[in-house]
Amino acid sequence: MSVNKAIDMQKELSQATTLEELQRATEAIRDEYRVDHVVYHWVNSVGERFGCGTYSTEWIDRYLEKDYLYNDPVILGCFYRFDPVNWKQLDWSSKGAREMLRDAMDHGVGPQGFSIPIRGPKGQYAVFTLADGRNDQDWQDLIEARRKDLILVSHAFNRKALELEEGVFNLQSAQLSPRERSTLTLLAKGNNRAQAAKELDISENTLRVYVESARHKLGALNTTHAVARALADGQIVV
Amino acid sequence: MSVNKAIDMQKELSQATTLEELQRATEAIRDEYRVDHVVYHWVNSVGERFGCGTYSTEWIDRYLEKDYLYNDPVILGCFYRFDPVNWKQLDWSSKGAREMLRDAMDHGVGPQGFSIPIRGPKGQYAVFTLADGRNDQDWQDLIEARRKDLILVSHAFNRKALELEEGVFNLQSAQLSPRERSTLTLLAKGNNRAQAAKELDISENTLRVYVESARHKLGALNTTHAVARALADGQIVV
DNA sequence: AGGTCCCTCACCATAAATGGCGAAGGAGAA
DNA sequence: TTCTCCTTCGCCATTTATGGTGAGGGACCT
Repeated sequence: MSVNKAIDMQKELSQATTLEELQRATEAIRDEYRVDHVVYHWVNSVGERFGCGTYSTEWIDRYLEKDYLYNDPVILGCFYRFDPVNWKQLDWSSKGAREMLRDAMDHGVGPQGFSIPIRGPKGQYAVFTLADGRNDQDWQDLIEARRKDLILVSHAFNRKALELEEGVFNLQSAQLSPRERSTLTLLAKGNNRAQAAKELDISENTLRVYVESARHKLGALNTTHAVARALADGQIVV
Repeated sequence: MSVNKAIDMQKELSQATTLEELQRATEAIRDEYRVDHVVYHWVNSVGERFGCGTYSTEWIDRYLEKDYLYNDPVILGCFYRFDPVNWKQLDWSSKGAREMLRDAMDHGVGPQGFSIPIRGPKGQYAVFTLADGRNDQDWQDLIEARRKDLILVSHAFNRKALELEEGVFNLQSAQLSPRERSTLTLLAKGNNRAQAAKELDISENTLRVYVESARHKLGALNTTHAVARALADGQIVV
């Protein structure tokens, strides 16, 4: 596939407005790259999944039923990586992983695979995958040749998914004041209120006011919750 | 700059082995793209900054001294975005932001800028920026033509930075067990111990064991600290 | 000039978290 | 098989956090 075709594909993608069109895009990418499967899936904060691709419904059901998500070396491996990864580079040594791979191959998935980790705001984590049955060398050649295209395509894909799930992601909470941020930061670093107050050179009572106001702004039920939200919001950094 | 040059640049980048070489890479990119400044900076999990680029030391010192980090619309705006952003699209309406921009321009930075958010494992967040003084139309043209190159270059850059900071970043804190993760997740969501225990259908005493063991694994001083670390590690998501 | 938000401090009773200790069955790895 | 780690539970004294309310001075915006 030429660079121009990769660009065309991204244009096509950018016009998608529904999940169904994203679904069709995975099929187009599969055909264009001449691989068995193309899959995008996004694991969100509450363990729900948003995805589409060319896997058979049987395999998807199987995957969900067996709760492979938390044993899948692809998901786990990509989570700690920045670069795309060839499935063969992953750690398949655990029992659950080998079992899953066998199961996948029985469903026409693999053994070759190339998965690209994608990360978005607020800890979004998604994986874009190509899977195929060809031999090691052919697979290597294909991936090396298309690596950069694939990265761009996967990002275009994720961008679309983010757009479609906009509602989930655009919830901005109130801005914390500098003192509130400092307070939560110190608490997030393990200080108790007395220590944090001393650090900021204010009374513990004053510090408590900041914690309370931060809690209310963030809609948090307690200090730990407030710290978690402030972190997730990026309002503080630990 | 041709696509081939973009590829060359990535090859060059991939050979860098020190921070100084990354520094020189920003200069090379600046010259190649004919812009005033190229900057990469990464705000890491302990609030430290790792960055390099072509900004003057005066401006960097000023930036740090005035604590612009938390008022910088570029940093904040990119944090909530997936796509690269032109500075003109950002919200400069706050007083602090306008002040910063004026200050930046006094130091030869801006008013045009193009910043690419980059995210890596464990909530890594970095920004790759091009800044320049040319007019809106010229800037727009440059960015549109080079957008895809820049995304790839910025990723190659970040990949290198991750490699160089491996020590900092690969400090894998001990893996939490599933129960420990669930426990911390529930606490991070604002549950108190009684509620979390009920949710997991275990006794509060048992739950406490998970909190304690998680605390010890994470080297945390209290529950809030543990939750903050687990979040920063990406071991839990809220 | 008045409103809003930020920073600062105080008091008090109650609810919740903490720090250790001990114990036992089960799964998985070496 | 032995050993480690996970999961589950119990107890107790002590420290800490929480939820309200009240109040004054200062900065900034309209």
